[in-house]
Amino acid sequence: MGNENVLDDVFDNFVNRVNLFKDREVLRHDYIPDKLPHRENQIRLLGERVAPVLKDARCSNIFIYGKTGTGKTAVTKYVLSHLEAKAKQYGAQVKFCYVNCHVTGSVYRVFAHLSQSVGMSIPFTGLSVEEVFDRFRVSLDTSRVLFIIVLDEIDALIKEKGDAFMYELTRINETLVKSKVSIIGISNDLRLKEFLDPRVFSSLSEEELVFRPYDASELRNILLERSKLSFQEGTLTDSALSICSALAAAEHGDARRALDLLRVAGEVAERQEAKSITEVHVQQAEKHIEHDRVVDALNNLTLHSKLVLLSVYHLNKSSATTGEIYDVYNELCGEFGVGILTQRRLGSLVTELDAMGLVNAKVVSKGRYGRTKKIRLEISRTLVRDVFDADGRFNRIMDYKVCASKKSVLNNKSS
DNA sequence: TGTCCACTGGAACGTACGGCTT
DNA sequence: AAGCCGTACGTTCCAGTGGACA
Repeated sequence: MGNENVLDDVFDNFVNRVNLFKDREVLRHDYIPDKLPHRENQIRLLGERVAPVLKDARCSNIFIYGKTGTGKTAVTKYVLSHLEAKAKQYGAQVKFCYVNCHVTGSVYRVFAHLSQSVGMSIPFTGLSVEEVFDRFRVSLDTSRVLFIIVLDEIDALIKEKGDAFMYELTRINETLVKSKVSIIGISNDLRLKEFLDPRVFSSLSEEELVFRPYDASELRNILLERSKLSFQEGTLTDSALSICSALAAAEHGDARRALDLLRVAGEVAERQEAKSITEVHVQQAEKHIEHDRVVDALNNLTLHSKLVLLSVYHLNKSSATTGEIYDVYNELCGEFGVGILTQRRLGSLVTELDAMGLVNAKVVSKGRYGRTKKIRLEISRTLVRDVFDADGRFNRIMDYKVCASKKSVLNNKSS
C-alpha cells in the first residue's frame, strides 16, 4: 500500500506540474516538420530529379551521401510524400517505399518489406531470397506503378551481406512490363563506392546528392524552429539552445543528436519542476543519454559477451591483452558453470564490445612477445557493478577474485 | 637482418531452430 | 513428412603481421 501512495504522488505531480512541453513529438527524430531549414537546396535538387515520374517516366536512380543527422532521411521522405500527393493530383500512378536497411537487417527482410508494400505478404522465414524477390517482382508488375524504392543506411547492409542483391535490384526494370522502378540509396558512409561492384555503382548513382553537416549556427536555427513548436513560449533559455547546438556541432553536426539533447533536457527540467530549460539541464541531459545508452547496451548483451566484459572488469588493469582476458574468462565460465567459447570467438566478442563503446580495444605489437589487442574498460566500473548487481545470476562472480595464471604473469613481466 | 611470438581476422563450415512448400 | 530455407551463434583452420630481440 506504501507503493500505491508513492505512485499516486508521482502521477499527481506529473499532471499538476508546470508544463514546459507543448508537443514533445516534434522533437523525435522521425518527425518530419513542414519546414526543413538549410536544406532548401537539397529539397529542390531532389525534387527536380524525381519530378519526371509525374509525367509517367521513370526517374533516375539517385545516391545520397551524408553523415548521420544531416537531414538525408527527412529530406527524402519530405520530397517523396509531397511527390505522392502531387501525383494523385495529376493522376500519375506513383508509390514509394522507405526501408531502413540497417534496422531491417537482412536482404531477405528488405525484399519482404518491399513485397508487403505492394500488397504481397511474405512469411518471416521459410522462403529463399530468390523466391521472395520473384514474388516482389511479380506483384509489383501487376500493380502498374512507378515505384520508388528508398534504401536508407544501405551501407550497413552492403558491408555485411555484399552487393549481389543490389545487382538484382538495379536490373529489375529489364523484366518489368507494366511497372517501373527507381532506386534512391542513402548512405552514411562516403566510401561506399569502394564496396560496390562498379556496374551496380554506376547504375545506382545516375545522380548523386551530398549532404554536408550542419554547423553550429544552422543547428541553432533548426532547434529554434522546432522549439517554437515543442515548448511553451519563453521556457527555453538562449544559453540552453546555444549549448545544445554547440555540443551537436562538435559531433559532426548531427541534428538528430541536437534534438535528442533538447528533448531530454526538457524532460529533466520538467522533472525538477524548473520554470525554464537552462544550460545545466542540457549538461544533465547529455549525461543522462549516455548513461541510458550504456545501461541498455549492457542489459542486452548475450551471456558470453557479459562474461567477457566482466573479465575485463575483474582484471581491472589499464590495458589487458586478449590472452589475459581469455584466462579470466575461463575462470568465470567455470565459476558460472557454463561451457567456454574459443579464443577466436572471444576475439570477435571483444571487437563487438569495442564497436559498442563498452571497451576500448586496440591492436598492438609487442615485438618478440607477439601481437595482440590491448583492452580496457571504456565505461565506469560503478556502472558495470550496478547493472550486473541488479541481475541476480551474477552475484557469485561479481566479487570473484581472479587467480593470475602462469601465462598472465609471464605476459606481465614482458610488458 | 632474420626470427618468432601471440595473436588477428578472413573464410568455410557446423548446428540448432523456427518455418516455409509440396 | 520430407526437404529446403534464413538466421544466429559458434568452431576449425590458417595465412598474415608489427616489431623486439638475438
